[in-house]
Amino acid sequence: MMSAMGNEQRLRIVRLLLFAHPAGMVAGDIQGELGIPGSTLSHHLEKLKNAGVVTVKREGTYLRYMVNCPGMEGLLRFLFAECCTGSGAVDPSCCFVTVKRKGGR
Amino acid sequence: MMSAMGNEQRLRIVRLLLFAHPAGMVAGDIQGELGIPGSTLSHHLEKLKNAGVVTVKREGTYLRYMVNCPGMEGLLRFLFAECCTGSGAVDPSCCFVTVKRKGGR
DNA sequence: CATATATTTCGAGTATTCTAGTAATATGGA
DNA sequence: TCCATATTACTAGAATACTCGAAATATATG
Repeated sequence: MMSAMGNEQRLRIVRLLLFAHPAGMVAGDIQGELGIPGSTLSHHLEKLKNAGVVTVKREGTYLRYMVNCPGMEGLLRFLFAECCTGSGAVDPSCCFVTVKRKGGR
Repeated sequence: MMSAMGNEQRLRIVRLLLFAHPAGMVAGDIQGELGIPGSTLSHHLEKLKNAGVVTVKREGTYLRYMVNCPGMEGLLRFLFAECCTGSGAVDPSCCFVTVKRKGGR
């Protein structure tokens, strides 16, 4: 999954689909939004699908792509477990802190 | 960072360094543990360093590699913000749940 | 069935990444 | 200074990834 999202174009696609959650987006709309040629987009979408980052559902002529929530949850849990729970390298509360203050109240 | 950790060998390195946190590990020990040729390992370590995943500190003849905690924290926060806070695609409590139960009590 | 639209598959060219051997550099000690 | 050890830099081949035009496929509609 990290490999799939480690490409700039594909990360843009994922962020767009997250923004469009839970409706997702039709391939053509993604193409219109990001300005990627159809065949290139199709290639990226397939990679994201194979990696479990997105899911797809046919709607007539259209194909609707959506973020694969369980998949993304799995990735978050993995990273959280490795970085916070397991090793203690990162403070578990990090994700909930929006502003860091010196002298931390 | 995702691109850097999207490679299997490099993810192995990162997990090893997380496990060895906060001491980190000397390059030669990583090599001994993972069985990667020195030049290949050095290439991967440089990539991880450039991506902000690890830091390095010289200790005499040795170079000690450590997880870059602020960097990893930044990655976690980014993903958490995109997936949970922002879009609501993933339940924010996901990371703290260890076992999922049907009928969820 | 013919046509139109949405999307993918194919194919090819270019670019990047991965791997690892060998040479070079950095450090410490005799 | 000379040597040993640790590590990186250089180099090159193989593999993989990226991009995109053109052709093929899927679906809906008249």
